[in-house]
Amino acid sequence: MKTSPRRPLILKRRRLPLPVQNAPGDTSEEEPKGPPAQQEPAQPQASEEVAESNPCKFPAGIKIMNHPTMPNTQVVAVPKNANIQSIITALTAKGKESGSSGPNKFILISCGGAPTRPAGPQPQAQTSNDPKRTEVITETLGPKSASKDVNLPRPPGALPGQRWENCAGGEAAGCTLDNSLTNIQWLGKMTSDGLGSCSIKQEVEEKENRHLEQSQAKDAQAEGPLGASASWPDSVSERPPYSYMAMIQFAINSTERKRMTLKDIYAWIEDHFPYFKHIAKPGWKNSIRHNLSLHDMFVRETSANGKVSFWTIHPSANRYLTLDQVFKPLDPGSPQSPEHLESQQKRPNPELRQNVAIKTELPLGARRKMKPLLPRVSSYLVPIQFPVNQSLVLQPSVKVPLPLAASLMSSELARHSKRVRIAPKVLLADEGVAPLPTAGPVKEEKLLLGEGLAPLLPVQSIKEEEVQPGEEAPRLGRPIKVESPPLEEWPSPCPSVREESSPSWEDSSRCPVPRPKKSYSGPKSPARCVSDLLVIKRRERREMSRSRRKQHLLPPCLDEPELCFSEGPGASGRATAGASQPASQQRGSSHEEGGPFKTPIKEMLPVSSTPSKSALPVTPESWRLTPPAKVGGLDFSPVRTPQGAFGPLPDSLELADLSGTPLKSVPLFDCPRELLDSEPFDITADPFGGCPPSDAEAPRPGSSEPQGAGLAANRSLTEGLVLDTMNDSLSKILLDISFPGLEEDLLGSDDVSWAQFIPELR
DNA sequence: GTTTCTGTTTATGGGT
DNA sequence: ACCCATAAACAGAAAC
Repeated sequence: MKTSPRRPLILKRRRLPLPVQNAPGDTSEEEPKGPPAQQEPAQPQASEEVAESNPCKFPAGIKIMNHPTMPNTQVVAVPKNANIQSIITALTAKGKESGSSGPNKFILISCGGAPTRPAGPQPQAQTSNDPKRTEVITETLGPKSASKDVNLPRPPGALPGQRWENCAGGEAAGCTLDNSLTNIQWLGKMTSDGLGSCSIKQEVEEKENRHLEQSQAKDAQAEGPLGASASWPDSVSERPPYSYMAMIQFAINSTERKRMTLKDIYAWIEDHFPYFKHIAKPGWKNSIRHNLSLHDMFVRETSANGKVSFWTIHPSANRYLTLDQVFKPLDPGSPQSPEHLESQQKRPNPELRQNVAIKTELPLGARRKMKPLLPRVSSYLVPIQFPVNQSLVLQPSVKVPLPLAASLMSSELARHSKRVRIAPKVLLADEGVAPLPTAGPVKEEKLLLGEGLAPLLPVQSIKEEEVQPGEEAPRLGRPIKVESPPLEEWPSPCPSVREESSPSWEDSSRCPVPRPKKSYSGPKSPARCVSDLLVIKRRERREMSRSRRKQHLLPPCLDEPELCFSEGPGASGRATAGASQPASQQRGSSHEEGGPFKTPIKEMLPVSSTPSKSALPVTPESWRLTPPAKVGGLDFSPVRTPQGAFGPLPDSLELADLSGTPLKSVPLFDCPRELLDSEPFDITADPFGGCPPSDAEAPRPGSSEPQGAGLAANRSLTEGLVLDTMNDSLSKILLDISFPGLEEDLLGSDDVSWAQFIPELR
């Protein structure tokens, strides 16, 4: 393509009849394998019966109801004092009794307090092995959920037949989802690589993980076609709630060097998301390639010798998201075993979106799970929502501190942001930190910041400004400038740079990468290093057309090292930028790719035009722009955020306080997804220096530090809010809340309304 | 020389 | 209008 002329004609694309395709995939959920409960021939009705019977066995106060929407699933309301263990045991027994026909899945809800669970070993489902599987999902409102979590995770062995899920807080919802979505099972295999990734050699971990996964898979299969089928299939059958972009990021970020070959990416995805290995059509690889080529954030680097091509994530765009992060518990030390993590992590319920972020219940830091970022939530939605959790969640939202809110909002913002993004960022000014206050935040900001919080988020605000969709007008004023310096933003995540860059990108094509061409060393990238690699990137010519592509080769990075490392993200960015230069537009200047890259590509051409365009905020790249990051971005990134970094602010405290503040409930969830997908924000947003931490090595987490304390604070703050929502303090607060209120918000979203249940239960 | 892999683009459709 | 997913055509390079 160099020239489009060549472009193949694309004949028509026929859309295969969905039905057909879907069948395999879609059905997967329901497929035979799938959801045991549902699948089971079970008769819904049977469940009812069971429910009735249950009471007898269970301690007083426990109510069991059939799940409105889920077949073979019953909702068990557990009193605070109730002994969960015993309940579980009873349920398990029941499940067995009922046999395939009966309900095999139970959702435990503890309304008031934390259920008491003996910490000890749960008998867990000992029952387990029943051919039919019983799932128990526990949800607790109370703080203790944590404990549950611990317990719940059932030992592998137990599972086959039964599935216990804990949903702590936010996730609870997810749990509910299980059926539909499936839990995370698909993740099941996932290991906590991510965690490791942060600090450790992920590669190793990956391998380990793979083994684990494999072993698990085997186990599952081994277990029995039937039984196993139930559990295993489910997991496998369901498609992960992540976009390809997100998965690619997870894969790449799972490595130390933050780079990965195409094959490795395929392998990683298959390993972590069995769906792709077993169920997805072969075309998924095409999609992966397509995404790599399409998104500017993905930069292709070639080894020095040019023989090997690695894909990296542009530092500025890289949020360093890892699978673990998505779900990862904050505290390292957490007692939870990987398994636990898995269990929790696993369920990404798209639906719950909200939940995710907040899980109040968890004990101290124990886990925060993020919600998976779902690309398409809707599609994944689950039927049920748990009021409880949600409620909890929601509430916070209500009161949530602005910052948080902002973050939350991000999702929406994101969307807006897109537009916004345009704003190129005034930032340019860059200041990295500098504040440009000026521009006012747009509406969104107002919302978020509006309140007193604003102060907190200085940086963000700034960004927002830029971002703001608000408009351009304001932006324009500045923005324009931005363009001028088009730097490569990429490289520099730094604020200052960033901004500029952004413009450049966009203009140019938005491709982050593009710049790279220039200098940007691709290198810095994540890996940092890439020292040896040549990077290739493509640029998009988007300008021209709209294509979104990127293309450019990156020059070798040799230099990079220096640049990259020099400072860290920020520095690096800049350095590069400087070096690189100016605008991508210029690309010409630089090597332009010229060089040696194999794939020279597209870029060349049009660039020039870019400039002019640049002025226009035309297309924003997704990630870049997104930045809307503004606020949200930052915050969100729960992921990356290294919590640690934030030391400064006590999350809990913050939260507490915040909790006081009202927030909007806004959809936190969305955010997450956005995060992933949109990567961008980070980058852009990064309040901190934007620079992404390059970090790989560096302290990614902490890295941000530099920016102003304020920033840090903000961030920390925000993060805290978002992530930590689960803090105890918060959770406690939440606990007090009664369901009633919840209903609407929460319920509203879902079909099922707890409201209905509750009364009944009571 | 053929096949396969990898990378780029374009097109289309669905969901928001 | 965007995003995302998917399908497909093609080209270059590597593997057979």
